[in-house]
Amino acid sequence: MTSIKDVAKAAGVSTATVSRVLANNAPIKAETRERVLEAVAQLNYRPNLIARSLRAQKSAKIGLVVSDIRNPFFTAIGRAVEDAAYEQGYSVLMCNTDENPEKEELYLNLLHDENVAGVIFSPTQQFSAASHSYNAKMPFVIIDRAVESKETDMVLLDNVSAAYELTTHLLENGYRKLAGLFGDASTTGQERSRGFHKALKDYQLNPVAAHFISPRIKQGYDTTIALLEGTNRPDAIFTSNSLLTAGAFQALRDKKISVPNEVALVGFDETTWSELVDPPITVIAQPTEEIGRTATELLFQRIQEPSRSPKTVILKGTLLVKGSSKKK
Amino acid sequence: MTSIKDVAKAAGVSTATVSRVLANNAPIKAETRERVLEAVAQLNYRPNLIARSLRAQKSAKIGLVVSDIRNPFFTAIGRAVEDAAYEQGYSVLMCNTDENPEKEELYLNLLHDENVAGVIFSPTQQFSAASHSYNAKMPFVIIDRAVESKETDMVLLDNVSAAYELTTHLLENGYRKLAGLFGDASTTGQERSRGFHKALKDYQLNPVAAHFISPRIKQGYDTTIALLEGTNRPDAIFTSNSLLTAGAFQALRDKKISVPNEVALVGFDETTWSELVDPPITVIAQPTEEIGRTATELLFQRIQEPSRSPKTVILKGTLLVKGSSKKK
DNA sequence: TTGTAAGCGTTATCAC
DNA sequence: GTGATAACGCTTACAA
Repeated sequence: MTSIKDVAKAAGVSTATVSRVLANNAPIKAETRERVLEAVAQLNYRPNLIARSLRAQKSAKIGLVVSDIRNPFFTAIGRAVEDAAYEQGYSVLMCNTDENPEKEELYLNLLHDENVAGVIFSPTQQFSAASHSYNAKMPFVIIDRAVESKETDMVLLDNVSAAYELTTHLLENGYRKLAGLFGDASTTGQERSRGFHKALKDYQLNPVAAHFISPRIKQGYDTTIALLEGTNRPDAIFTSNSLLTAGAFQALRDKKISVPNEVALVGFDETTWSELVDPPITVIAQPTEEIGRTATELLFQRIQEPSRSPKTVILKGTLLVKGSSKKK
Repeated sequence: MTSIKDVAKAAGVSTATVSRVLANNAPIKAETRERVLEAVAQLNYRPNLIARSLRAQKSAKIGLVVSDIRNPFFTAIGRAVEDAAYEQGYSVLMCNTDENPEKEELYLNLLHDENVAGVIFSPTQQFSAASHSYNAKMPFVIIDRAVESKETDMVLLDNVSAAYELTTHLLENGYRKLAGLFGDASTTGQERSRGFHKALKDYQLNPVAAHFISPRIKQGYDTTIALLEGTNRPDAIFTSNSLLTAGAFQALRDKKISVPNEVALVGFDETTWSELVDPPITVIAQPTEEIGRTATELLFQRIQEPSRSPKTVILKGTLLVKGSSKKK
């Protein structure tokens, strides 16, 4: 391990001078600078970031804490965050909580202990509920899921109106017997359910069903099967995230239900497959790239100016109308 | 920031004693231990991992370097790696190279400078070609893409025989005019093309076409369109990764080609959508969980015993026969 | 313009 | 059993 000392020795200067040359933040005689740079090149010296972090009391890393990177929404967010971080010379620690508050706490502690510069964080329900004061420990930007505290930067989707728009689209296209499947692991599901109900109310209708379930393909499948086998079969199914959509789609296919003729299907998040299946699925596309990028930029802002007042950015989804919700 | 000094002061002992209590690696009087632990709890002390890393000359982090975490294969690998690392108390730095050798080098340097304990690494073609000696700098496990050097641990798929099996499956089902789309960014595409050609040779056939293209949905789409519009239309399309499969599928749909009646389609990697589309796609499923886990375990082995002789683990894919390659 | 030296928070060595 | 202290590699007052 070649250190700054070796360079100093080789260049015949002090470590301070080497440091200054590298940081380029102090007047240095041209000739000295040259000698130092030569030694650096010669020895193939690379600064030790750990030492630098210890000294500076913070590292050029940010944490990304989400339930599961395999959820296509978070995959896209993760990539966008990494891109934005990379541009600023930061790197990203990936943390999956599996909606498990203990894992979440463990990771937040770890990130704190690693002196990360900040965290981009989609909290579990339990975290959201408890009014944590993690803010004090390190900069945070919350994404996707609202928390009570107004002291935190957040980047959220306008879930209520997105769900309202999506539901209204179904109603306008003549569907009347709507069932909703909502994820029970986050505020997102609740908000989307609010928009769903609001739209139905405007039409003076009640939902055929509205279930809060674990946001997984299997639960989406099972619940949809039950709906289809029940006495009051819906003519349209609203799902609040892409895993539930996948499960519902699978159930409709297995039950040989024609979509949308017998039952329509709509959901959230544009995925590789939502376009590819037959019929393609009508969804609210979230601006994942923008969410990830905005969150990262907000985080850098806060790192720079820890006391600036918290900002909440609310982005709009885009309704992509496809075959799965064709006019009746 | 409460440090070990504060704890020492509060407990009326030296920092050394606090350290020993926490490490639990030296005899300590029960009463002292208690006092220390009390102070730790009182002050809510958490060891600074940066300082620990500096002192120990390595950190409990591993790097994950892949082309793009959004590729479903790497998404799954990433999650598996994170799980295995988490179990050992390690965390994962996510690095996307976009098949860009400069980004790759930048990241490898960064990881080195961060003193990571090791790297799980799917190299670009350029890296594989150059016989790098990164091994010296930090432990490596190569995944997915073979490199020349036999001095590195690797976890690979038996690509040639997987492709051979997949192609033979087409031939056995009566398809004769086969076209192959292979990713040009990695050894994987080359190996899979070898298996493809080998199987055809066994049947004394030549492929209708065999293209090495950028492994992206768009290129898969464009190339397939060209194939379908060409004079010698294939009756089956072989794709070497899931992005190409998606592109090809889209093209077949847009061209209103009936699958598999007019043209069959097969590929690699089980994805959410490969099951969901109509017809579902016949694929070689890679054991992503096992690849990620094995790679991580190999890495930990090497971290523990840097001199043990390199190991290459070759895993088998599983042919999942679905509707897209039904018997003619 | 440059050097000296303190200090970031740990842990390991040595002494008692 | 416990305490001083040096060292990990870096940056930054403070001096010169």
